[in-house]
Amino acid sequence: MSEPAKPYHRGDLDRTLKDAAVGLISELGPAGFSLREVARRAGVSHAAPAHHFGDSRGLLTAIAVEAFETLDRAITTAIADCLDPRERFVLMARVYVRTGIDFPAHAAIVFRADLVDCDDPRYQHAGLLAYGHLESVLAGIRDLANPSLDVVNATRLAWSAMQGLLTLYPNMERMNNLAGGSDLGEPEQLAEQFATLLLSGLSR
Amino acid sequence: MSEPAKPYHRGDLDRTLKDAAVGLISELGPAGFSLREVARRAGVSHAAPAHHFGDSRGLLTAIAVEAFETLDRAITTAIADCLDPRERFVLMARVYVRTGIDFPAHAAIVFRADLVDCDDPRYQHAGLLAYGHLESVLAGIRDLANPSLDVVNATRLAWSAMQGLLTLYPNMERMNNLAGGSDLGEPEQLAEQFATLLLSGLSR
DNA sequence: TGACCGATCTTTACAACGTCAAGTTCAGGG
DNA sequence: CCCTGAACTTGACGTTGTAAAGATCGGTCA
Repeated sequence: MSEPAKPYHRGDLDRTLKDAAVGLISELGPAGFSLREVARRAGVSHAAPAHHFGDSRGLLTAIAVEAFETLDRAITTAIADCLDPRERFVLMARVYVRTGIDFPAHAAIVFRADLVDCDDPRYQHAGLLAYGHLESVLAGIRDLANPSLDVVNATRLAWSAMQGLLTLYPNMERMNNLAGGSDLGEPEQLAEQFATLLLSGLSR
Repeated sequence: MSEPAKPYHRGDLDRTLKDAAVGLISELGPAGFSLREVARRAGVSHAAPAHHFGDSRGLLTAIAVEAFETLDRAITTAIADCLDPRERFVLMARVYVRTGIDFPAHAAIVFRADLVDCDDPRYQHAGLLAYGHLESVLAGIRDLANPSLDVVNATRLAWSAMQGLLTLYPNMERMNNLAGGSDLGEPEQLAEQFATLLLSGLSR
């Protein structure tokens, strides 16, 4: 008569839930995210996620940590075959925005303090991983080409420029279509131009 | 017996609702926003907002438009007494982040395509207002100091850097406290240093 | 004056949401 | 074989966004 009892989810539900959440946010944005829909996509009951992540903030925090780790790995492999600090800088700019484009859900939530627990030590540790790459590259640029460079602030500037590009790119595209300007180019090309401009400066 | 019939809301409910929404988002972030709570704070029924803005997206879009207009006014007054393009550039950097800090709700939603209708013509028009200031300043810098400057991309870079600073500042503070570095300084000071670095370049 | 009208606001209703509490099913060790 | 803790489900409660229908307002025309 009744349906056969559905077996429990087997395997790495933790992983399955994170993937489902990332997929959902990629499609609908953070505002379209819901724990119940995540559970539905993972094929489990609506309360299952709570046993793995506590609440929705727990799940999103776990994803934010993976966002940093993904970026860290992407940077590491990207600069592996390159030694010149300035070339590395350009490479890192490219891979930062490429990663943001490839993982829109990651980019949409990593810096959202209202969704993610930014005081979680795993979050902070993973964040420092990615940040460290950028800082050491800028230290290299200082040693090579500009002894008076303020490495810390230069790092913050470069980071801000790339993050800003990620959030503003859609608007830049819209404005460009509206004004009928020449093609905007891929985000990566823009990132490369940004990096070059950063290196050489706006005036003089 | 029964309560006296509560009179209808009089006056500019449109304004009241926007203010309530801005207050709510300022306190709780976009994720803490709810139409019903907005109505509650405005002292009207939970369905009243629909008659002014359609749905929640309509309300947030209206606020995003005001965000651009506020920024436009802030920039206009800030650079009124200054003619040198490079000084203007630094001034605009300061006022951009100051406005973002003063109106956190505005900054939190303006570029959120999942919350706001970025194709609304009023949104696009208001956005161009603010963008125009930056571009003309950079054209001034080109004419004054660097004939080969790519004004359009330089504008995009400066804009990205300031927007990135706004979204990353809380994280920078956290990292700085963690690493025990020297004080980070106010966002405006950071914006000024960014602007100076942008003008002079990172290497050479 | 008085009746009517469109705009403004309220009330009611419904499905979906997050989270808590209690129940059920599972794998593994005694 | 049973027992136990972990994994998962079920059920319930209060809250949300939005649609539909009812109430009330200021103004207008007879």
